[in-house]
Amino acid sequence: MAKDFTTRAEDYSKWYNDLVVRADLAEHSAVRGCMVIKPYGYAIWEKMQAALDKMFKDTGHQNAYFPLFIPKSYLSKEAAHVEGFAKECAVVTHYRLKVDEDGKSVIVDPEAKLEEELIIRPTSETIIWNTYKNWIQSYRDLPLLINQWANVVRWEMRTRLFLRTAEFLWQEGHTAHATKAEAIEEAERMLDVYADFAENFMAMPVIKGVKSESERFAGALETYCIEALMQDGKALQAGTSHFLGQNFAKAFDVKFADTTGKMDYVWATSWGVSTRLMGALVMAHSDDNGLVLPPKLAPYQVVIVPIYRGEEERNMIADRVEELMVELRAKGFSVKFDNRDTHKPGWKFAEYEFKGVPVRLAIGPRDLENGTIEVVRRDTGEKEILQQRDLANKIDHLLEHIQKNLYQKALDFRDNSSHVADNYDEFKKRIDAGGFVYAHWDGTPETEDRIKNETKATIRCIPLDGKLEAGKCVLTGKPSKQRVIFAKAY
RNA sequence: CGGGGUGUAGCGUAGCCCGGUUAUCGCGCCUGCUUUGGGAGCAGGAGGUCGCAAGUUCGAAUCUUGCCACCCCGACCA
Repeated sequence: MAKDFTTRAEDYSKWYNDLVVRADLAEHSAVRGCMVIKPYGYAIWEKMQAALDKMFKDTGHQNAYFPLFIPKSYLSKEAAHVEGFAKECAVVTHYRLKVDEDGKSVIVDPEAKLEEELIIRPTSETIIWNTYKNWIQSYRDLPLLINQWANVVRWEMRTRLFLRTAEFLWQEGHTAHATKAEAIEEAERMLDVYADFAENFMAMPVIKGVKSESERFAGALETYCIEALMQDGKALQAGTSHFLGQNFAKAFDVKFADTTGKMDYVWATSWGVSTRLMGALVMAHSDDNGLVLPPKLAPYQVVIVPIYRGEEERNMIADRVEELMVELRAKGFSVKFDNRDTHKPGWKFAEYEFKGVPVRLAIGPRDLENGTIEVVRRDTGEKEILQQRDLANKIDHLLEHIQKNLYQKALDFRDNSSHVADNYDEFKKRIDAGGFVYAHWDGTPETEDRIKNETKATIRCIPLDGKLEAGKCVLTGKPSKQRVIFAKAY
């Protein structure tokens, strides 16, 4: 891993500018803060979507879709929530343009001012809860388990490609339950789903925890999160799940009759992951030669590069490759055969390494003669010559192996970058060096704030599986029951 | 909105301090031949409002003034 490559998200974005995501669509800075997801990048997102969507359905959820526009008055119903998002909302004030008197420029038609402004959703809690109000009357309507795939807009003062774009794609789950316990269970279940996805699909180890009060979602009673460590030693929040209590139900007056006929407000959760996960994927595994994709999320798991001299050889190899592809596809692998004559083999090798394709097969006249094929794995760069027979099974094992290896590598990295700190000097040193620092904290926002100002480290989470252990706050020396995780974060 | 920086071909850049032929180089692109088991070589070619505007000057990429855009750091945040 090279420092110049992995130190900053911006560095990645430069490397992947033509590959995955680019933000330089327009000269307009607000639009630049958005992103253009190119086809290969979008294919990765689609793989993520498919895997997550299945997991949501498997846990009883359904998809639905709600409006992009939120009437301003909806937003004003949940005070803490509004305060959390007010500073970053795009507002629609007019509904019509017209050509100016000069006949050239287009202007906003002042006649077309909206009675009530519309907010472009920064998240959909308010519009969804306003809808749920009409959907929920009795305990028989509960639980209501709905997910939405959508875009949202947050008018950030500063954007970072992948990690904080003005517009991003995400999914947001919004559920309603009859009891508090059930809602908490749901929030925790979805956190588990996210952790499962991160670890088993993205090959990225995560720590499950809850946020401190000051890092909590606006309007939530508890924010659960998964935190991952990037190769540059910075932490990244990869997903969140919120227990919202009855705050939104009260704000939007969503009541239900329980089995005894008594009326009560429903209990709510919301949870989401975004295209930020693409940034996480890039930063968790990439190396100097480009992306490294886990087989489960790679748009192509296998690429086949022919090596030939002249049309005759090219055709003979293509015939053999077609047979191999039938075999590989029967096993369910996504295989690409790059038979373009416009690029040389060496060029293609570099190209597919850059794109992170897990396994590359090369086949030339020698292989045709010997019944062999060259196999190169992206994660280690190891190259071997295999017999063509039974190829699909060999590839099957290899892909599985790569998936596991990527996870193990990332896990080892995180373990080696995680330390405990028992006094403030040691703490500062550890924070500067990067990685997770486990330290005691007195539980106050003031202490958290001071540490943030002095070291730039924030509490990433209070780990759920952290063992109880009496100790003293690393800053104030006041008593603490459990270590929390500090790190510099994106 | 504060602090710093940068604008020259699709991308990356030299030239600017000290004004002077036809604006430099690399990548990429196009054509031809030779190549093809790790990003090919040679030859030829196309591509430029030097961010914009005004000024100084015989002459401005270069000096002056104003404006604009973008990047980085900070506040904000998934």
